[in-house]
Amino acid sequence: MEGSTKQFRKRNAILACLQQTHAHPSAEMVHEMLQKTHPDISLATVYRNLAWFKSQGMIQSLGTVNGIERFDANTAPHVHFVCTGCSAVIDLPQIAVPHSLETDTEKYAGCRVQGCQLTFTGLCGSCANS
Amino acid sequence: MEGSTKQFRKRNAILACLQQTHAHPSAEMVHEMLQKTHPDISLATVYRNLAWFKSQGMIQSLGTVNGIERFDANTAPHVHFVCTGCSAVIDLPQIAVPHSLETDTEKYAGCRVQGCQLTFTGLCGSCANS
DNA sequence: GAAGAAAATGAGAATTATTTGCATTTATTT
DNA sequence: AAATAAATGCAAATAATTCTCATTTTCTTC
Repeated sequence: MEGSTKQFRKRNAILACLQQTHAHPSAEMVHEMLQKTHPDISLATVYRNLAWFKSQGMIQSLGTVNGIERFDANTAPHVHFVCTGCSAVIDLPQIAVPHSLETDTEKYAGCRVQGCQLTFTGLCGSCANS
Repeated sequence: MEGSTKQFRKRNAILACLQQTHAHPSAEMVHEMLQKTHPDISLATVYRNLAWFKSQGMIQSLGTVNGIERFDANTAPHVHFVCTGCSAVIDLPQIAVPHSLETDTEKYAGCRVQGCQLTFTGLCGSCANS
């Protein structure tokens, strides 16, 4: 089924694109990046496949930055920094949210935690120096 | 200017509405909640004033939940839990993000951190038991 | 390898949350 | 009270995303 032979699927190109960038792109950014190698992929297909990958847990959404949804092929929990100047998103794989915060959350909110997202905002190096 | 005498301003009603709820409402939810006491406030005014309060740092946005922006009159940094079942947002004022994570972020990303948002997702008590 | 079934795609229309223009109302200043 | 400034309602405009449907591509089965 999945690891089939004929890989003409544009789906693969979309996933590969996400995996090869650290830009945490939006659907339009993915579409843009694919123009060079796959100029015949429509924006609708990018949206469709991103939604599908997300539903399969193969990618994650970072939520919206300036009203635009951003995606990340790295599904491992990790921290992000979002620049309010240029909307860049930076990974911080070195930093981990203490597990105690999760158990405390379940305790205080009486809920079952399934995911966690820590996002710092501010100015990236470039934007801070300009 | 601000603390003027005639407080007919619907703006006040909108802020008060946000301050009196823990629902982290969207613009439409605010508009809905105000129908009872201020049925003549238009949705555009709600949007406009929420944007204005945000620009003044008087309220904060939690970002979007299911594509809809949610607001919080509590501007103090605090953790949120978002239920993926019913889209409820719960405050967790008891929980604090260790400050070391912020300094580490600045170190690794070479950036200036100005804000931080920790959001746990999962199922709230009600949704977990159904 | 061909026929039929299933999945994926493109193009553009539809949807929906949000924003905006503009005329009117309300508040503030003089 | 007149003049100025700010806020509002309404409807139209935007813009990101989703959906419809006809067509193409891939997979299955013979």
